[in-house]
Amino acid sequence: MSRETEAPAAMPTLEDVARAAGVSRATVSRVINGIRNVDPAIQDAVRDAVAATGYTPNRAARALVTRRAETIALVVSGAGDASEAEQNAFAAGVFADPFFGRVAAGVVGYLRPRSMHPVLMFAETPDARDQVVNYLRQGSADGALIVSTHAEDPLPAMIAAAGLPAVLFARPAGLVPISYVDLAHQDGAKLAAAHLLDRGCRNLVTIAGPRDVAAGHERLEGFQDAMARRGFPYIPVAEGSFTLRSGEEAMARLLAEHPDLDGVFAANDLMAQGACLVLREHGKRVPEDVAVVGFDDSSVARSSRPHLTTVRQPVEEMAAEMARLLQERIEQPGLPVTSVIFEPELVVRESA
Amino acid sequence: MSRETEAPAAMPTLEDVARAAGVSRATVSRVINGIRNVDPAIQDAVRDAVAATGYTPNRAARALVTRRAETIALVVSGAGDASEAEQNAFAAGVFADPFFGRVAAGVVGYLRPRSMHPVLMFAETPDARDQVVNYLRQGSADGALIVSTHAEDPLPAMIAAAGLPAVLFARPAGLVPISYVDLAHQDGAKLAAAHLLDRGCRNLVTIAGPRDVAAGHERLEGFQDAMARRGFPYIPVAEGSFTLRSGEEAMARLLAEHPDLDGVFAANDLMAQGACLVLREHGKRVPEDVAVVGFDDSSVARSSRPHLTTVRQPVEEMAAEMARLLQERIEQPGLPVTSVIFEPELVVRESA
DNA sequence: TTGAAAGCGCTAACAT
DNA sequence: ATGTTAGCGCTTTCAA
Repeated sequence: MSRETEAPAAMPTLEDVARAAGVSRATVSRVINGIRNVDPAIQDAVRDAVAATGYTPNRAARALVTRRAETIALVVSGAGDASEAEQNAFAAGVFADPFFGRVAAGVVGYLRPRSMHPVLMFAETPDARDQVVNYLRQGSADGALIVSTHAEDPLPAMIAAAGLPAVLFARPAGLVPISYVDLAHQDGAKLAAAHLLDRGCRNLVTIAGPRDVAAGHERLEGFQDAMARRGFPYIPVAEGSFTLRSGEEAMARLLAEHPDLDGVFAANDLMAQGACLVLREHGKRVPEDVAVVGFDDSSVARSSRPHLTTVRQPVEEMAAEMARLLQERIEQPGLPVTSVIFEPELVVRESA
Repeated sequence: MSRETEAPAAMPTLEDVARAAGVSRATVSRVINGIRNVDPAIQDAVRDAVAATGYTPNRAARALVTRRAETIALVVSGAGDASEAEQNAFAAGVFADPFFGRVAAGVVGYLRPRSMHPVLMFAETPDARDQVVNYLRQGSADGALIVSTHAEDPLPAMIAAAGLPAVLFARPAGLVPISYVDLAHQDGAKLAAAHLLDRGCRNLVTIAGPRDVAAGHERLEGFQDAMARRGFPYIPVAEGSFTLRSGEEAMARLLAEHPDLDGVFAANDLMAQGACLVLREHGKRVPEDVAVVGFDDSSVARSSRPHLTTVRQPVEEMAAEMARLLQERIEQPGLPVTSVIFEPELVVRESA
């Protein structure tokens, strides 16, 4: 009738290890947390005891006293006020773009060696946003890595106002005092312009991203500016929404109005892929008749035919840097808001 | 010189609420946890006090005493022994298939209304697998939702051996006593076969998934079986790996050997899309010259041209069901291992 | 119906 | 260098 036998797996505690090693809880704690000033012989004894008992620290107990959850939130945030069904579509749609998978990979790549793992949250509605803020406020996570899909996203401002540690992917709209990593989008667009011009294109058009997304806006501006400097003051532009479909539609419009075009700069790879598809349908060869340059160097750049010449955005490294900055700010709350801008790189493949 | 003023945001505790409401901690706790036998007037007083103080329960403290983390792990698991760089590629690659995004969306869709959020973990190496087991053992998460990419994945067996609550997406290889949700893949393949045959195709071929993945295997078997029953004992098959590229290559091979083929069943949409691309390159019209049926009804089915006729796998619902089963098993540890099989559905669009 | 009190497992002063 | 002790914020008997 003993209760002990009923317990499925009573995890050993510090106390158990201490008893096994013949020392106090405090000493065991010191060894486990790597604090020096512990006799080497005792350290060994403790380590043996840990191994013998199969001890693993209880995260809740530790979090309670240290006031650190040792957890961070990875939140994908929209600007909407969606219904529940729409939220699911949002979540599924987010991953349809290879971009988010790269962010997740970069974040996990940084966190895992440190034995940390991100909590995945979607914040596409006011309720969901409140949930995120609360989650952080109550200390369930020590900070947030935020990827916004829209410029009007109110979450960054909410987080900043609450004084919670966070780092964004891409500069926030407005003057939100919050750290972020970003890419020098304009420089990337300039790389594309130079490449297209250098290979002899003279009738260029561009498929831009949504005007209200900073990345889309800046890539367009950078491209127009670079072209203007080389003597091309006007570039036909069609706006897409970073999806394959929108790239196809934009390309079709451009082709109808400018049948003699010989080069396309698309603001991301997915739209560039769409452009290639439509170009082929209209009997244009890529790159012989029309050269196409994408942006991002995402997985579709290599799965698309022909392989896309594109501007590389090192998303994984940028995401890892976000995690690093956040951790730094969690550990040293006094640290000022900062930003890290990455430089793009031209990757020449077959499409241009 | 008071310490209090230095604290950035001392969160209110139960004690604070109790004081504000003029009752004891225990009573506040009862109200918050919805336990009856509390005077309605006091309930109101407590609720007011909660609102006034802005109280939020501290998850670590609660977890410590209830022995529940109120957290579950969402783990994407491979079978490999990859280097760190390969792990990152694995993580990014996993998301390249729209499948995983749908799983995440389904899981979050179920969890979020319950104020829970999944911890994202990748387990592609022995170390990473140990990390997952440890994470669960130490109670950082109450259970795991596991999506394996390979049949030889040792993680399910490890989890089962440790007696930890878990639910898999897809039946595990071998005889691992662990719950799972799955699709009746064979039935889905039969739907595809019947549709292709009914529309008049007589020279069918199939692009199969990897032989060592149950889903790939079963879809092929189901297709072959259905064809045999209709008098077609031999169906040319080319094996792919569920990627767009592999679909293209398989289609090219099939086309070379069977130039007169008039119908293709691909084991997933990505490969079906690849098939369409290659077919078009070879001057075949889809569906006029060659009909193509995919599998999954993922986002590419609608982004691909022509829109894919496909067999729908309700991934989001299946993922939500995984979460439900897991929660049920966490709350009632005695529950037996179970399985839930979903029925596929034919979605007719343009490609067949 | 409510309150008092005993921990959950751990860290961090403080003592020694 | 090590041990003692006092909580962290919460839930949950046990009394009243």
